Amino acid sequence: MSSERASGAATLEEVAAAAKVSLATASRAINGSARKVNPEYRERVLAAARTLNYSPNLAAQAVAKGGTSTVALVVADISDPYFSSIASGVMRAAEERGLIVTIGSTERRPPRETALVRVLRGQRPRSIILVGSRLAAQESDRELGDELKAFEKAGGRVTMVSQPQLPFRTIDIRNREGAAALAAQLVNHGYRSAAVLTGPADLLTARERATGFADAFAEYGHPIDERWLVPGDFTRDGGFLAAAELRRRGLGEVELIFAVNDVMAVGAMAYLRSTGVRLPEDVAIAGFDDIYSLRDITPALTTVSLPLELIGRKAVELALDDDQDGDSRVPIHGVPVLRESTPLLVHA
Amino acid sequence: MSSERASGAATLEEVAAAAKVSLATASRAINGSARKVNPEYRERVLAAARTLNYSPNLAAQAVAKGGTSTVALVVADISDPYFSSIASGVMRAAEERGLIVTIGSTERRPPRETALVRVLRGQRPRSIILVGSRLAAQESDRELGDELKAFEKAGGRVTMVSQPQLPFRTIDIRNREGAAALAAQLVNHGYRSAAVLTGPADLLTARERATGFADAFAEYGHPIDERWLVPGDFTRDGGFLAAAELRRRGLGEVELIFAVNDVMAVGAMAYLRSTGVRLPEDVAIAGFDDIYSLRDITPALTTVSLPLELIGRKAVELALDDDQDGDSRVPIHGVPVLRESTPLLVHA
DNA sequence: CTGTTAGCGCCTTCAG
DNA sequence: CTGAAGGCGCTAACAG
Repeated sequence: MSSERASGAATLEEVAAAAKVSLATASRAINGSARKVNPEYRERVLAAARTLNYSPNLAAQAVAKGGTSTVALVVADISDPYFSSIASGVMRAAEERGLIVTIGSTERRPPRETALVRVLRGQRPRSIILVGSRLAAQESDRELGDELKAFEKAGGRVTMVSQPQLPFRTIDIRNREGAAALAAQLVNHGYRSAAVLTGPADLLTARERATGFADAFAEYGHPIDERWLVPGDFTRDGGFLAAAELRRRGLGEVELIFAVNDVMAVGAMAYLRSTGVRLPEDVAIAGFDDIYSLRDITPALTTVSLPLELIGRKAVELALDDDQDGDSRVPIHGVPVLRESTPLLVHA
Repeated sequence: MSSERASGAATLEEVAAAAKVSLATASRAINGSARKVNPEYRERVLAAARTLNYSPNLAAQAVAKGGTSTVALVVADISDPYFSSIASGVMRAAEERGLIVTIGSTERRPPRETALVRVLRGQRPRSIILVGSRLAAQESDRELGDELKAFEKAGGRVTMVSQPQLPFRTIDIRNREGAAALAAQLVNHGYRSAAVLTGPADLLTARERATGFADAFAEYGHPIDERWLVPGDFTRDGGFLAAAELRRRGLGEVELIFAVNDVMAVGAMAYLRSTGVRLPEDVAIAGFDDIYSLRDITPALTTVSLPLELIGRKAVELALDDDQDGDSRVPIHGVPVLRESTPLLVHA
């Protein structure tokens, strides 16, 4: 029937032909800079584009211009509310700037992080944003760092949301301070003995929170016995299991349990409750993050509130602003929020 | 010092030069199909690529091959656990197939949906997957449908996770049946009077769940008075406010409240609790979705369980499998899960 | 198997 | 302001 190809999108050339102008003019009318093309031509081109349902081929533009308008986001697990909240902020900020976001999930496996970056790099994104705790083992970061450096050398930008462990721009979440501030407030509330569900030993975020809390608690005169530091996964189930282990070790004297994130706290609460422990009467509990969808659990969870969405926004700002050192840091401070799960403790 | 350009990634041509082979050979060694290149050359090329930190330019490949290995995902709100769970499934399935996923959020604004598709289309993804309820107003879908059709005509694939409202492949979540099944079980549990927090009137998903439940409940002999159907947003706050409105209308005789999704149910619970209503003693409550991170709320929430991750996987399968009609449907059935929030009701 | 040569779709000088 | 032509990085015939 018509001369349209059965498959394949309309091309700029076809649009130009339909509008009876040159390819160059069509290009200028559609994607070129401001009013530089005769209004009449412009109209014709736009009309042709519309009827042909033209959609500019971003890949072609990218190779022609030598650059994309894409940002790549790498998270550990998109179904975890911590990451999805940050992702939400990243996406909003990106969209405001007309950027497309490409996303990858490491599923909490460090090697996948490097593999992902390797692939994403091929996209030539303006920036690669890595969200997620670094590990203590520097070794695993070696390859990743190399890959990232190569990306930077080629003109890309790297932004990390985690620990300023690698030499890139980073949103530095002050876990240690946040946990310490929480400890301070809880001591003020009368707590004297605490247990800490520390999370994975090699996860920096977990470690900073755990030691930040424990150190502060000790500093205020209540050192935490090592047997009350129980490790586990950084997940709900990790919290559940850790609580079980804690109980096995006997938690008779423990007044308060600090889980290094909210999700773990919730898991711990589920376990404790299942064994008849009353919360917060028998034991108080606190988390970290202040996950939005968890604000309605009972008892309301004391935690350290982090501006997750904002962190996402800041990450893209940091990634895209020119006047930034290649390794500048933006500190983010969490604020302790005391709720029902840690009532005032009056000692007899 | 060296001849490396200060900026810009290494190019295949540079790799070829460094390895002293032709561009074509380098291409074949790195991205070409199987063993067709002399092992020695291959080694040289790979070595050169490594030292130059070469990363294939995906955009260029896309232009040359006339196709990408990307899938575009459009969700209403990535920070909502419902969507992030589905997104997780999509990403996993995509990664298994070596696909990169690009993601966009409509922020629950229908017009943005069309705008997003328009942009994403430029990427020439293999498929565009739209996740989120359709609206009742056909009108808003008109433009979107056109855009999507154009995308398909150009060889792309469209997959929807929602209602089979538009003529594309769709994962059809049987909300109506799920809600009806829940109603049946609750009637068996002794419930005779229910209120429904119906969500937004124009959101099909909400509507199907609400009427599915109400119709079934009526069918079993317990029609629901219209004043106990209270609308609201599809969010936690929507549930909170709807519960408040419900209470205003007097919920004395209501034994059970069905919120059309878990998040709303949680909001409603928060409100009720804040006014001294005991759950589930004073009133039972149920939701829909079975959001993972909400499984530990108290009392444990009765709901209709949906395999969210699986839905995401199926969406990419449906999108990519060739032996599928352009408008095939895959039904997904939710299963009612009764928990503490709806105890057996024994009438005096 | 290898190298040469066209393009892919688009942008961008560069002359008219 | 417009059109012709070259080039972006890579793949895919096509000859050697």
